[in-house]
Amino acid sequence: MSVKERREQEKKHRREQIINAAEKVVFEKGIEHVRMDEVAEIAQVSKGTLYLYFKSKMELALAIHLRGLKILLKQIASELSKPGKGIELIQRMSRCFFEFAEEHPHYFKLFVYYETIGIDIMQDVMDTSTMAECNKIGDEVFYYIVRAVQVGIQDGTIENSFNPHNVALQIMGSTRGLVQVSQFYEQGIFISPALSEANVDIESMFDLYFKLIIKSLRPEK
Amino acid sequence: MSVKERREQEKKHRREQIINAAEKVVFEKGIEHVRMDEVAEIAQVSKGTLYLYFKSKMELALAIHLRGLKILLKQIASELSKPGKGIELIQRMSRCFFEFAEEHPHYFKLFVYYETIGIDIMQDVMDTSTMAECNKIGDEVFYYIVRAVQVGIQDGTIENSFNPHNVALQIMGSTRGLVQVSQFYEQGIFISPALSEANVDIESMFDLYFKLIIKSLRPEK
DNA sequence: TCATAAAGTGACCAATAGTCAGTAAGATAT
DNA sequence: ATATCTTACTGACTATTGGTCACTTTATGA
Repeated sequence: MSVKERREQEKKHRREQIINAAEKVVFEKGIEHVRMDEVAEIAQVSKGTLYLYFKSKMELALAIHLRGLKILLKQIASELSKPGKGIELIQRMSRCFFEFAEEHPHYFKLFVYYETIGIDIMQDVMDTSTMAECNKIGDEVFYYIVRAVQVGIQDGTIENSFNPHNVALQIMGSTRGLVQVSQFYEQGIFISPALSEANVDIESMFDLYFKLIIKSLRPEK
Repeated sequence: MSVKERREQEKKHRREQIINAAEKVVFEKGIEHVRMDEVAEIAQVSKGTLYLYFKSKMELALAIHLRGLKILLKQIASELSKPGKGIELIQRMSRCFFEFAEEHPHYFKLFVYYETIGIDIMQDVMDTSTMAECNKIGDEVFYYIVRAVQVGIQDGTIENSFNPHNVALQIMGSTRGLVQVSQFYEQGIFISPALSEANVDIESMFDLYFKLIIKSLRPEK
């Protein structure tokens, strides 16, 4: 058995080594400009070997994204283990996304890429374990939000006629949307002249966002 | 001059003919599976000709997207020409997005694709007239929202301490996000079992969305 | 009728994701 | 120690497809 186990370890190590190489190239050149030949070269492995460990280029890139997701989930889980009112949990969680975007811009870029890309492109990767792991983390994040909403309904910081699952979707959606808009803003596309005239910057966008979320969720008296 | 004019007309016509062909293929097979050879064949034109009228595959696809944008803008403009309180205008505009998604699913798919794709892929198309037109329409939509917010502040249906540009960004962002989430939902990815248990469907998502928007924007007494 | 310009063509090129027949390493059996 | 078998690895090769360009066709006008 020791032989089999060692093999297992070596395989895992090799896999990580390949992901490391791919990550390096992706972070340097952007996911659009990655060639599998280059990844193979940097991983000191032949191109064929890449395809022993990953079904396709897509799965390899997804494996990088998974690393980012794990960081994000860990952060969210850590924030939500601290005590607090439901509405505060929501706020902390949203803040996790924004902090993730700031602290891990490379992973975040992948995050945006994958969360927004059409699924048809993902089709060939749907049945991989990498995809399954990504989905699992997505689910976990969603349920953290649902639970936070439920807590808020219990402790009276969130309107109790709302459906927690539905509210969780709204929060995921609006966070996602704002994060995208802020990306556009940072990249200078998109009406930026008018916005700077109007004294709108990323900071004030997030401020207003939090304000609106809280106001929209609070109980009607 | 008549000759030159006729040429101009013929060119425009040829261009439309190519976009028609491309649209047919894109709508049939999805933008990812379109080959320029096939477009050329269907347009009854040689491949080289495609590149006389469009800088790249991207610009051709963008020209299809532009058609969708024009439909959407027209719809929004029409809704906003009718009188109403500011907050109602906002609501109508949001509804335009959702209706657009339902009535023009193909254009809408392109819409999601383009609004979320990284700009690095768009780089080669940035200096085209097609891109300029798309941006112009994007700006117009944005300013429609800004104006609606300003109207709302005037008529007392929207909290007057808010910055209209900032609010407009929030609305664009959350609408965009919800629209994406609803897409995921419809495509069956994404936690759908739990949601159907919790009686959440597209309809109820949009209901809650409107409710939250209105609540978050209304004036504090 | 011929010269010039504009529009159009399609064989060709370049880039690159993915394959597969063959090789190497090393474990296992004799 | 040798032969055999298994597993991992290799890299030349194929297939696909976006884009190019030297050449042909068509139309205009002198």
